[in-house]
Parts: sequence; structure tokens; C-alpha cells
Amino acid sequence: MSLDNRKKQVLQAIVDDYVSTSEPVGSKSLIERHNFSVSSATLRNEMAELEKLGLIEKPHTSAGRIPSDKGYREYVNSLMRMDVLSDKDMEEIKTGISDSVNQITDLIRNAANTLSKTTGYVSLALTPKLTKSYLTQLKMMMIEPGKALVVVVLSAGVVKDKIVRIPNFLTNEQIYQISNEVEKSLCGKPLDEITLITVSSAVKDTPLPDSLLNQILYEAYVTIKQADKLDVYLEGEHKLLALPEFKEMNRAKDLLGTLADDGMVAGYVRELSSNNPDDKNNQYMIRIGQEITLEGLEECSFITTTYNVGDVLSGNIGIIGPKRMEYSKVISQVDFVRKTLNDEIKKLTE
Amino acid sequence: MSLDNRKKQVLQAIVDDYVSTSEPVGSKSLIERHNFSVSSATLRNEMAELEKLGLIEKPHTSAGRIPSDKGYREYVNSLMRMDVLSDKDMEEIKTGISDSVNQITDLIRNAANTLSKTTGYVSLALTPKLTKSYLTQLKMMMIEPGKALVVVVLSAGVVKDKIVRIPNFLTNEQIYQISNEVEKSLCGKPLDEITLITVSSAVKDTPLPDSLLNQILYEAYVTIKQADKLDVYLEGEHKLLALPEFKEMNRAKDLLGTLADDGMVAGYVRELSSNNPDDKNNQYMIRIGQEITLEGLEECSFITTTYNVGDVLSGNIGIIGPKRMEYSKVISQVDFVRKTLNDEIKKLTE
DNA sequence: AATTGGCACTCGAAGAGGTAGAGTGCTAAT
DNA sequence: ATTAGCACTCTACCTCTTCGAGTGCCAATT
Repeated sequence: MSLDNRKKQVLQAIVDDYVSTSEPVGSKSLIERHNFSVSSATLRNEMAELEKLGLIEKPHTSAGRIPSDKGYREYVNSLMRMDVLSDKDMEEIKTGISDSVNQITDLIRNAANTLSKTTGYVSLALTPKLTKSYLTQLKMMMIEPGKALVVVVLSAGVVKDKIVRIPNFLTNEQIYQISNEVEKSLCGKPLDEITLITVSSAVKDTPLPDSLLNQILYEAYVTIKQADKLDVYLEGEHKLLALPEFKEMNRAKDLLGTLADDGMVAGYVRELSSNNPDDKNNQYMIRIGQEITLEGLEECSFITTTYNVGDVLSGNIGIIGPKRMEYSKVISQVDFVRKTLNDEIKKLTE
Repeated sequence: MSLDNRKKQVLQAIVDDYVSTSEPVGSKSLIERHNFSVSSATLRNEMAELEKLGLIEKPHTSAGRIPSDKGYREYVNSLMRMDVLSDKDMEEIKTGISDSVNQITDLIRNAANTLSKTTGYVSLALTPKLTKSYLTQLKMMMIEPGKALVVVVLSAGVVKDKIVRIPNFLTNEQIYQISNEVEKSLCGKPLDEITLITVSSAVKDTPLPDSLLNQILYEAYVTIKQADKLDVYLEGEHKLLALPEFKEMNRAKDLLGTLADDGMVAGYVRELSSNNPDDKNNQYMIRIGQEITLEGLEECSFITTTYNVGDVLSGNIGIIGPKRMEYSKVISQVDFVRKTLNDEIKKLTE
């Protein structure tokens, strides 16, 4: 799409005005606010052409224009200029993320929290998918006769535990031995290569009958696999209710209904990021309006990005806001949150 | 408050009608729906007296009556008759709660989930406060030089872990030794009796300089204390948007804004349950309308109850719905969820 | 004394007009 | 190519009216 210079200016002005007022913008008010050196009639002609190109549209015959999804897309791709965050914003984000942190998940949660606070929109963060991380330790210990604790430590510094039932008569030593053998043979294996069969074959020369052993190993296996579950942090849903686009209750209901299923939203974002055309430079990803295939989010945009944990793992973080949003500002905020999060994770894990 | 028989019937009929229609109920429609053997004029007189008693009120002069908070209270305390859950409901709750469970927290989350689904309202569940539980195991193990994993096991079957930094030169054996000593001296102590001083005094005769030791012990202490944090599960907020009482966006916004701070809601419920006059028989607790001191919840009611983990620990579970709700039905649902949850927790932990 | 029929009155919900204002597209002039 | 001018179009908002469900009170009845 290549527009002549003035058309670009007009489109940009329309998007800017509409974003700040949420009212359709007409030729006259466009003249008033921006200093175009042409008359409103000329702008009307330009606007008619922009409409023909599908970049803007009228809610009804005698109303001003609003950007279409395509218009926003054009704006985002080639019109907007990047925002520079204020020192205050940066400070706020930094302190927000590093506030009372014990584990990586605290950082991620804090990042989501901060992002929702500074943007005023819904924030979304996914913990990294751990299939690529490898097992570094696996310990089983007796808690009381018949119960044992399995602790799994992964390369990313992630720890998962589970209390499992074991046959009553097993001794501490036996458990210890089994645990050692399993650990020895699985250590260093990526999570997605560990199957029930790999676990079982780890223990060949134990004096225990197979049936018992299998029970224990199954539990160990489940514990390992449990580590693979992603957590989702979704915050600030209620903030969307304040926006004029959701003043009709039904829209708001649909929107919040969809967002309530955080697993679904997470799945969508993860899919986006896995086959993502935008993200060549490991930058942000943007989806606008109808580009989003979730129900009730037709008036929204996603801005998401990727953060890293160690060398191989990555998670997603970003926001869901109205498509009528200050893209440049929000993008810089998301970007800065990502940088800060990356730094803090590095600090915490090394 | 002692009402004559007919007044009771009238109040009950008004509550029932208003709950099902959400429209103010007038004398005429009251006659139509229920078979009172008096005329509408008589009912009008009765209603005027009920209004004088503060049990019902008019939204405006020429409208029907709606129950006041006091009216609902009277209804709940002495008018309503208990509901019997259908087999289908019970089945649904049972399978909902015991679905794919690994830990106690899974049960609690499932219970919250199920409760929101069957009631159609917001559900709330708090994990038990663990201050009364005692430490059963504490293990520290080296992950790599400079990093150790601390695992704390509590009596309730709760496990918490944390990766901590340790001085680089510490050996596996040293860590093991410290961990053993701390464990030996803290084992069996309730969480709220463990302070930084108790932790420190546990290790007297180690050949390590105090400053190092203190660092490690501090981390152990933090890990233990971290176990004391409550988790909150709050689900189904968006369902309230469908109710007529929240069709005005501002109310809905206030409501969801308050509910977004789940820590605050949790604190409120916990306080309720700790100095709770209702709960003599360890039954449910009900708060109606203005009795609730949280902003934006004036049109809501809480119905909460207590579930048990082991002998000493207890958590809370319940719902937040409109005060115009089918109390009898919802109470039985909450009660059945509590019973089922108790059973399942017992099954899981013994 | 309690109940009832009747009646005047009240108030909100809902629909019907009417107007103002911000927009548009088109045409003819520059 | 641009612009001034004009007729036209729609919505948002206001007012007015009507309708109906409801009330309170009074006088008659049981």
C-alpha cells in the first residue's frame, strides 16, 4: 500500500483524533485541530478516497470517519512514530517488577501487574513452556510410611513437587535408591523426551517386583509432566469496562466472558507467537480487531512480546486493549517491560 | 422479631417473587401468583405494616415492594425452607471436585470452579491459613555451586520450595549438615512459633562463621514463612454482568473493580469467619447487602462456609451473588460442596 | 374489628414528535 | 486541483403524552 503524502497525513490525523476522543472525526474538526493548508472540502475528497481504499469508514451516512482495521494496520505498520517513555514511567515499571521477588514466577506476575497498571488495559503473561528445559535433579524422600515427596528441578530453575503414595513397607533406603537411579538416567534429558517408558527403563536392577515399581515410577512421571503446565496471569479485566467501546453491556459481557477462560486466551497467544510473521527481530507482535479470532474481541487489539528465561526458554507477555489505543505509547511500555523482565530474570537466575 | 403468620407468608411470597422476577411486586400480582384467601386490599394493608417494620420498601411511590436488607435477613433466618439438591447437581459437584487432582490446592480450585458453575455466581475459595500447622521436614540440597534448593514440608501435606543463593564454596555435605540440624530442632514446631531467632539458635555447633550461616538461615526462614501465604481463587466475576442489578455500567464497574483486588476480598472473608457469630455449628455464614463493608457490593450477598484440612487447619469457600438470590438453593449447593471437599481432602491426605 | 370494593392519585416506562448540529456529497466557480 | 456553497442526512437529545401497574384511603360489609 503506497499512499501519497497528504493521504498519509490525513489518515494519521484521523487515527490520532479518534484515539483521543473516541468520536468519529469529520473534515471540519480535522482542519481545526491540525494545520492542514487546504480546505475542508479538499479533505472531504481525500477522505472519500481513503474510504474507497478501505482505510476508514463511516458509522452512518452523516457521521465523521473512523479508522477501519486496515486503517489501524496501516497506521501501525508505517505511520506512527515511536514514543519515548518518561523517566517516571520507566522508574515505575522497574520498581514494580522487582518488588518482593522470590522466584521467577513472582517476576512474571509482577510484570503482568505493572503492565496493566501503566497501560490501564488488561495484561497477559504466560510462563515459559518447559518442554525444552531439561531435568537437573529428581529427589524422592519419605514423608511418612506410605507417602513420599517427589521434587523435580529443571534447568530453568523451576522446581515442582508432589506428594505421592507408595507402598507402606517401602523403606527410606529403597526410595532413595530408586530415586537415585531414576535421576541418574534422566538427568540432562529435555522434558519432552521423557516418557513413561524412559522412566521405567531407568530402573532395571532393583530387587522390587515390577508392579510396585511401576506405581512409583508412574507417580514420578506424573510429577515431571506436571512441570510442563503453563501458568497464565491475566489482570485488569475490569478496566475495559470504563472504555466507551464497551458501554453496551452485551459487548462487555462477551468480552469478559471470553477473557474469563484464560486457558483459551493463553492458547491463542501462544499459537500466535509460535508461527508469527511479525516477530522477525524478536520484537513485538500486534493483532488488531478482526485479526483476532476470539469471540468478543473484535474491538480489541493484542500487543504481545516474548521474554526469555535462560537460553532456550521463552514466555509471552503483553496487553489486550481497545483497538482505539495509543499504539506507540503502549508498544514502548510493553517493550520496556519486556527488557526489564529479561534483565531481572537474568539477575535472579545467574 | 415476631410476625404473625400471615405477615410471614406475605414477606416470604414477596421475597420469592422478587427473586424470580427481579421486578417490584405489587398486591395484585401477589394475589395472582399465590393463593391467598384475602383480597388485594388486605394485602396492601399488610404490606404497609411490613414496610413500617422496615422489612420491605418501595423504589418509588407508585411501585410494588422489594425486600429490604432486613427483610432478606428475616427471610434467611426464619422463613425459608431448605432445598434438597437434585441427584444431578450432586453428581456434577462430585465429579467437578475430584477431576484430575494432584494436590490439595487442585481440590480447592476445583471446588471453587464447580461452585461458580453450579450457582452461576462468583465463587471464592481461600487456602487454609497455615500458622497452626507444624513443620515436618526441611531439606536443603545443592543444585549447583552457589545455589541450593530448600524444601519445606508441613503437617497438612503442604510443600513449599525455594531456590536460594549460598556461598560458592559450601559443599554438599555442609549444606546437608546444616539442613539436618535446622530440621531436627524445628520439626514439630507450629509455623507461627518459628522466628528468625529460633531458626538461628538451631545451629550452634557448626564450624562455619556466623555471617555465612546467617545468610543461609535467613533464606531458610524466608522459605518457611512463605508457606504461610494464602492463595485466593475467585472465579466467574463476569457472570454478575448478566444480572439486572448490574445493568448500569457504573455499578458493574465498581463491583468488578472491588472484586479485582482478590486479596482484599479474601481478607474480608477471613475476618468474617474468624469472629463469626452465625457459625456456631460450623455451618454457613451469610452477609447480606449493606452488611458487607466492601465498596460496590451493596447489592450482593456472601454465603461462605469453612472446610477442614486435617485436624487444625481450615479454609473458606463460598459464593458472592446478588442479594436477590435463591438462598435456599445456593446454601445447599455451598453446603454440599463443602462436604464433598472435606471428604475428598480426607481421602487425599490419609 | 377485620376485610373488602372503589376511587383518585402517582410515577416511571415507552413511544412520538421536533429541533439542532455536525457531517456528507455534489456542483459550479476559481 | 482546490474551494465555497448548498441541499441533504442522520443522530442525539429534548419534550410531551399516554399507559398501566401500583398505592393509600374511605366507606361499606361481614
